[in-house]
Amino acid sequence: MRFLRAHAALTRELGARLEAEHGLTMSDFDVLIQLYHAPEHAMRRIDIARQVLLTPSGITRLLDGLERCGLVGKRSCDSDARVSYAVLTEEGLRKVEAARQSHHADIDEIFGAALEAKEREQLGELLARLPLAPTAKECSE
Amino acid sequence: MRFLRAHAALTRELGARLEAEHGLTMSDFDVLIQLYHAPEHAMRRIDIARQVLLTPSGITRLLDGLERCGLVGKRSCDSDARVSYAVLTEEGLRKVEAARQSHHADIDEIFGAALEAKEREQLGELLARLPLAPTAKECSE
DNA sequence: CTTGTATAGTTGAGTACGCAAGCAATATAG
DNA sequence: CTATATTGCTTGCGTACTCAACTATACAAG
Repeated sequence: MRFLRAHAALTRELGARLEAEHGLTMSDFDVLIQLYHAPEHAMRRIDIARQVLLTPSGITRLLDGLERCGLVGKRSCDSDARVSYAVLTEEGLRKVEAARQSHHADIDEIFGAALEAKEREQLGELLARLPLAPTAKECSE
Repeated sequence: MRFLRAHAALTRELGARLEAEHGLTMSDFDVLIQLYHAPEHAMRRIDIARQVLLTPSGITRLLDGLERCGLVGKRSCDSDARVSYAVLTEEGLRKVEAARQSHHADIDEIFGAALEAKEREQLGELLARLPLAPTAKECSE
């Protein structure tokens, strides 16, 4: 219960700030961050989907939007004509870096006010142990 | 990050089970539980909204559905003609009790497998301290 | 009483997804 | 080499929301 409430309130607050300051939804930002950390800032669409826990169809539509904004581009794959990569554009890169700054500040503001550093770490550790993240790649955002 | 991932996976899993076993979404269940714990199993619609972190319009539509299923009914207020109460029906009461059982079992299965009792308590305590729950009424679900 | 302001609730339009179905391209088997 | 799965991706449709605008009631001040 607390989990659900905390999540709903937290995503609402952080999402609203991201939206206001950068015109991005949390999902948009999430995808951009994945690309930011990927080699050459490129990823297969399906890998993005798995990473951010959306379905492939969700990713298609989400990337449509980011492409229209000029933040990401497409690149096809030589060895497998089925796959297409999403790549961060120059503009997308700048956008990510700006949004990352302010998003981190927002998070610090909320979590920092409530929890000591040690407690934040504890929280992270407990959440990581839930048997739910299929590809729980490390990510320090 | 871990928080977002854990939430997405958790709600997906629990939501799917609730849907399969009882035909309820998480939000439906959430509302029913609030009513279940309320005096006379009745609440003002706006109080439900605040409690489950949905907007009033979301509550209107959600309750529409539950009313069509015969799980809740309406009751008007004598002292204030603006408010209307949502009340659990007999059938709704039975439904809640059944769903509660199996939902708790699902939660125990997931959390119990991952965390010791003491850790679960710790997690709950940390989440409760986030400054995000406007009306963080006690609720032990 | 009247006039403003706040509150409870609904409704219309729009959005962000998921699911199921489909299309290509690839991999595997016979 | 054909036939059958499997994989990556997209599309149509449905759903669960939100936001902004609206109605109706309540309350407070002049």
